[in-house]
Amino acid sequence: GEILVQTTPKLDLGDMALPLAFELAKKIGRKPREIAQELAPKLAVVEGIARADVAGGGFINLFLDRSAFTKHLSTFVTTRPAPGPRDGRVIVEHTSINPNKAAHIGHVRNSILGDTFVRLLRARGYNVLTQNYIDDTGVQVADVIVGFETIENKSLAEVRAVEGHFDYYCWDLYAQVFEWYGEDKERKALQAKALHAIEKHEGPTAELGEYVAARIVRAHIATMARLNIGYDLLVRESDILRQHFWAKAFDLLKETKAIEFQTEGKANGCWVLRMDRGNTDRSDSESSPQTAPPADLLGEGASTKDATDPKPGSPRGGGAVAPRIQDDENKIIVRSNGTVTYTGKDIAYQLWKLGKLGLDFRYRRHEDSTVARPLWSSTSGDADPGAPPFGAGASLVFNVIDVGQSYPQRVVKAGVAAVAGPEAAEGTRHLGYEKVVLSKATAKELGYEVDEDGGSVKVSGRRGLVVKADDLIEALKAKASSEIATRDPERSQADREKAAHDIAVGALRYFMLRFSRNRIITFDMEEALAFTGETGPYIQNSVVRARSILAKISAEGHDVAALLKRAHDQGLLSTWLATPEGSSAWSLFLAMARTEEAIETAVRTEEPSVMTRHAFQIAQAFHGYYQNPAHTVLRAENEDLRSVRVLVVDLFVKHMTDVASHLGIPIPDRM
RNA sequence: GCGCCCGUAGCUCAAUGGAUAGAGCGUUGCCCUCCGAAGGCAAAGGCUACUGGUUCGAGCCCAGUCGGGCGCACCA
Repeated sequence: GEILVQTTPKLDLGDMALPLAFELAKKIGRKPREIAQELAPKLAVVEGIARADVAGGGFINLFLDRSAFTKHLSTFVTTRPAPGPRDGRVIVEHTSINPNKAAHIGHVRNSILGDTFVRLLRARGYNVLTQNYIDDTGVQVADVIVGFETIENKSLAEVRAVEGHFDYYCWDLYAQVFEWYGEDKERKALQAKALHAIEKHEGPTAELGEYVAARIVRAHIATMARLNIGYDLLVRESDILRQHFWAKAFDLLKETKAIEFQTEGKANGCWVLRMDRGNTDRSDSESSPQTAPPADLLGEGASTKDATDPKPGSPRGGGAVAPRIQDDENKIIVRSNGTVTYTGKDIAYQLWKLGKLGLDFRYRRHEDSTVARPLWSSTSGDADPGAPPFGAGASLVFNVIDVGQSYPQRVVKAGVAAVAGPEAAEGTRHLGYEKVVLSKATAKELGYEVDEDGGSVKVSGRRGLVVKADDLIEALKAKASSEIATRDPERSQADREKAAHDIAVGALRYFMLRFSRNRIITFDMEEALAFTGETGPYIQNSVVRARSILAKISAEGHDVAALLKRAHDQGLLSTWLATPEGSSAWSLFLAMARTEEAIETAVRTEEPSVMTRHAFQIAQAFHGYYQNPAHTVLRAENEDLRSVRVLVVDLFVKHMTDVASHLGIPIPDRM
């Protein structure tokens, strides 16, 4: 089988730890410590291992041969062996904000999470297609249309003439519509009417709806572009309707008997999907390693755990764990009036993503000056030539949606299982995440009334208790800008703006990623604006300072390239690593060497926060090393030392820049 | 009622079933005639909510209890 390798609690115990004696002890029936003592000497002769100690109750701790280790430096630091391109394709859908109002912090968490996961997948060699789903025919859009048409009495031309932050404008209007509905129950009928018109795709109301949705989508894309978030394809709900995806899915569901027509009971006259053990596992994928994608789908057999053994025959705990059998539950897919539910449409859409529907969209270029990469959109009009094969289907589909949607996601998975089999269902992944709530202090600051009992305040778009994404970015930029101003008053305005933007993005992305997905984030303005400690700016600053060291010695007349060459040619690093100074940098090298593993873990466990912690560790190790005045590059005692130190700094800059890019964190030129 | 998630330092969070439970913030001391102090060093701070169990070993697994949050619609 495979051998489990762990890290030691402290570096002076060793570079790696093997707990295998414990495993063997179970099988042979001898004391772990004895086994370890026998094995250790044998391991010590393996190439690349300098020493093998026995510690604790039976750990074998390995010390790496540091000079041998440096032979591989150039490969792991600069041209990290990116795993070759993989077969098949992965779809990640994120953002998917209702196109009726501005994006808020909850959406920002979604998009940053999704975008970072895409980056990590790509770093692992996956061919990833990023999608943003646009529900342009939902009630939320209808509500805003009611606002424009009835409350404000605006024509399409007048709405077009609305200037400025259109998504903010609709934000207020949307809230207003809700109050307006409340005043008179009859008014709610207008919502249904508008919705119907939008779905019909006819008349001025539909036209207005299309305009509003499109304009707000542009606003969302611009907001996300500020955070280095982009997409390959926008999929519009209206196109799903017009391409009759549902009709096709309905046939498939009936053919496979996945859904049944009810002739009695509560769901009389409806088509329902049976939710029982046969077509879904009950455990939610969020936190259950059991349902993680199999190794061949994700992370090439990286599960170091050699197998599953809950020890056959030995009763676990208070008794054998029986699979939970729930009463069968039925989920209505088609209502008694013949209309399809949202979940039904979602099944159709998911089947398309997996290439199992047998239908495809038409595609057009989505022209947008704020985005760098080519962006496409589904369309029911004329297709543009040159579209990538979006409809080819993916073997793995990650849907980034909040955990509140776990149940509907489970239903979709069940539908997929019934129509396309267990493999397709297994490839349907819900990348769930918890919500973002406001801390009491921040809620008060924003002028909300706060219940003194609770610790936080729920963020709800509908109730308006939120921070808008653009406002948040602006607040971060302003803070960063003033920080720069106090540190460096001479800086030009343009320079400051640029750096402030990068710092704001780094701070926000790091903040949203550092928590595990199933952790509710209590958003506190003070905390999010922090630039010290475990933050994005800490990471950025480490690189900026490292680069400024290189710039400085260059300015002092030293030739950096020549110094690097000298260090390489004379193999100075390996002898240096044995010196006390080298030892103090050893943790930095070890940390950098673990980057590939960190990315693999982040992908396999579907947990990007692994990567922020990893980045922090590297930065911390570098700070710890270079902070020591005795390690100065500029005033190095001799050229050999100087060239080694330059090499260390240079390796760190390259490596950390790479790591930061996987997190979407930009490194400013100066801070 | 059923299901899921959370409970770890004053606060915010980590910890593939492994060693003395770690970080950041905050607090208290130090360190810029030293390549950028958005930094570094150090100290104080813990019955991992509680009770049992499984295991050589439990913050983690199992059963239960108590708190907190969220889902369970012919809404989207």
